[in-house]
Amino acid sequence: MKKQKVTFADIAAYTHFSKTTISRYFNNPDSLTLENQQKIADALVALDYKENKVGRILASGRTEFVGIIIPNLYMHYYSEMLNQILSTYETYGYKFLVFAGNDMADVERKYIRELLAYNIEGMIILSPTLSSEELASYNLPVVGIEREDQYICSVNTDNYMGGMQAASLLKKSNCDILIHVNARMPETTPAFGRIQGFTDICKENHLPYDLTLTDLGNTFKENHEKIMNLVDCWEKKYPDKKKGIFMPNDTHANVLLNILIQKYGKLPDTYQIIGFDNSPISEEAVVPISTVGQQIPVITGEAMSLLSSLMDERKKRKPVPLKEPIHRVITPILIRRATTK
Amino acid sequence: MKKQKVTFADIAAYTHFSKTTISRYFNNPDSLTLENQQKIADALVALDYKENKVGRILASGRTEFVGIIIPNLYMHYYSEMLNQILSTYETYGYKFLVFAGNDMADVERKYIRELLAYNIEGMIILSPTLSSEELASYNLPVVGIEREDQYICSVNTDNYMGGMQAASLLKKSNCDILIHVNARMPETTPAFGRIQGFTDICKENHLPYDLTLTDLGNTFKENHEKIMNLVDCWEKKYPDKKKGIFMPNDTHANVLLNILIQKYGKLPDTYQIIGFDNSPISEEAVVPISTVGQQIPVITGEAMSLLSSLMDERKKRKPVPLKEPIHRVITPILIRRATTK
DNA sequence: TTGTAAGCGTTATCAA
DNA sequence: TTGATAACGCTTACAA
Repeated sequence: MKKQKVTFADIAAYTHFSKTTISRYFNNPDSLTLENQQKIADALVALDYKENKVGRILASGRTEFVGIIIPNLYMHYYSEMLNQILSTYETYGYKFLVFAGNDMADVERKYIRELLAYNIEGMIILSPTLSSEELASYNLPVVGIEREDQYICSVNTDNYMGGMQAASLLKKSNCDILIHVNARMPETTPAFGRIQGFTDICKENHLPYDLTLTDLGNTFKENHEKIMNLVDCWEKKYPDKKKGIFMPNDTHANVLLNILIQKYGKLPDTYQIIGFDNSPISEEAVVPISTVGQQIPVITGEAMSLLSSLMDERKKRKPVPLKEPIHRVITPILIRRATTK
Repeated sequence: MKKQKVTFADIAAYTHFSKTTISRYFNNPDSLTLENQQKIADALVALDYKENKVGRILASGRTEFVGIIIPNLYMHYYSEMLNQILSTYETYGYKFLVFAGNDMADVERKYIRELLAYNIEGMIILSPTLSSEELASYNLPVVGIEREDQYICSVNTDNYMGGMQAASLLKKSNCDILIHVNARMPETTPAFGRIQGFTDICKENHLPYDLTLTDLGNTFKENHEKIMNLVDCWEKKYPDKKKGIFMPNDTHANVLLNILIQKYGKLPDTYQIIGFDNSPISEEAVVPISTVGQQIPVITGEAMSLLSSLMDERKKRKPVPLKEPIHRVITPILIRRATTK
């Protein structure tokens, strides 16, 4: 059984048209008579033609490839992002070449080189590793998601708003002290806005607050241990006070919740917890966790729509480069569950 | 600023070699003198050459692309699989074109057509949607993971062993009744082996057992409701008995655990729970869940090694097609945590 | 060890 | 509305 591939040349020979006409059938069918369109359509079936995009890419330069660099798929947040990005295929038709960088700058550079070798038309970067300045230097449409974005276009959650939402909710539940745990990060990171939104609400309302900026580690074990220490610390510092705790994400909020339940047999009334992301764990926890929900499908939809317009612009004969990167901001949605109020 | 691309022709002109020699520099450098290698190396730097793989693909037919079809990334099991598959890039160099089929056969067929148009060299299929017979008909190296695999190569967890491990553990914890919950599935599905392994151990040891084959739904809400009903049912059927429950995966095991804790304030001594997969939730639950752990990195490593050898065979001048599909089986690892014994 | 020339399967440019 | 011909960037006989 031969797997000889059917090409435009074969179709041309079969139909007595030229290769050009066959190409036109695919790219600009209206320029053929209906009759001839039909003839070619029949030939395609008769010969069992399968399209080959490689020739097309070579000739036209258009790959319909978009490169994705994510930090990892271990965190549910990123896998849901990827899931939603992949699903935009139905709308935009771009195929995705996916790499997980695992926070190694040189590895990510290598991946980008590889992506460029395949003439990708654009990139979506979720990884924070490479600076936006470096990313911009590749001269390719790039959209960043929830990462530093000074020199590139981006789509981010409105972190400032998220911080305000969290603080406001904890305020309503009459906490004596509002605590926000987060990693120490540069001010250019979108998540930094969370800290600001949180503290601004506290200050405005003259609420006592405590900013715990510390690294919680990369494994469950580390998380558990560090958060255990934080609990000890808070209980010494704020005995008998009602503590409202805004955790940096739902995974960590869940660890905190479990520590408290293991310690007290239930979530004590003196603790209120709110997470960030609205990832599945927040719903699946023993006590469903209140959270500031990121609208991931909206974020990825905006990212692709933005990237798509950048890529379209670039295909024009005289592309007009952006003067300023475009930044889109998506409002988070507060989700109240059982760990608050 | 021109973005004229540097090609082999430019390098050839610059170095006064032919394009062929430049090509050889990349593909068979030993056939050049060291001196000439150096000359070309210098030229690459001087001209800032960036490789273009599209031309190479067209000329050689080798794309280094592998297509992946997963059901979704919503389930942690699949995202971890994808994560591990992506990481094999470092070993094998294949790039992955990823599609999420979401259980729609026609959509998956469309994706496969698209993949074939890019001349992918092989496919890894995690989705159960299309029959292995249909997949085999594409005449392309295919490896299935944990799915029906009569006509294709595959890598699966030893589900029979997993079922035995679970039943044995529950036996050791002196349960009065062993219960296994799972979906109703065809016998050709690898997971069917779990049911057999479980029941075989029960029969051998004359342990009373209860097979609950039922669909638990696709959302957390549905899961929760259905498992709640199961609990009611078991408590009526087996009051005062020590129940050992083997759930179909860790997510469902966690739902069961939380229902029991919400009901009794803790996991009662009359319940033992064991999950399947060893996904993060099993570790992160309030009471860490015992589970039959799938060795995902081993599975994906075997899958790529198998696929890679199939693809290599196919590139040979006279490929020898397999007479029988190869099936590799990976032993699961029992992980004992706090929900048993 | 190096070069010539003919592809690979499309699309783009002109011309008819 | 259609066709001839030249790209696109690289690989691969075959020749030297």
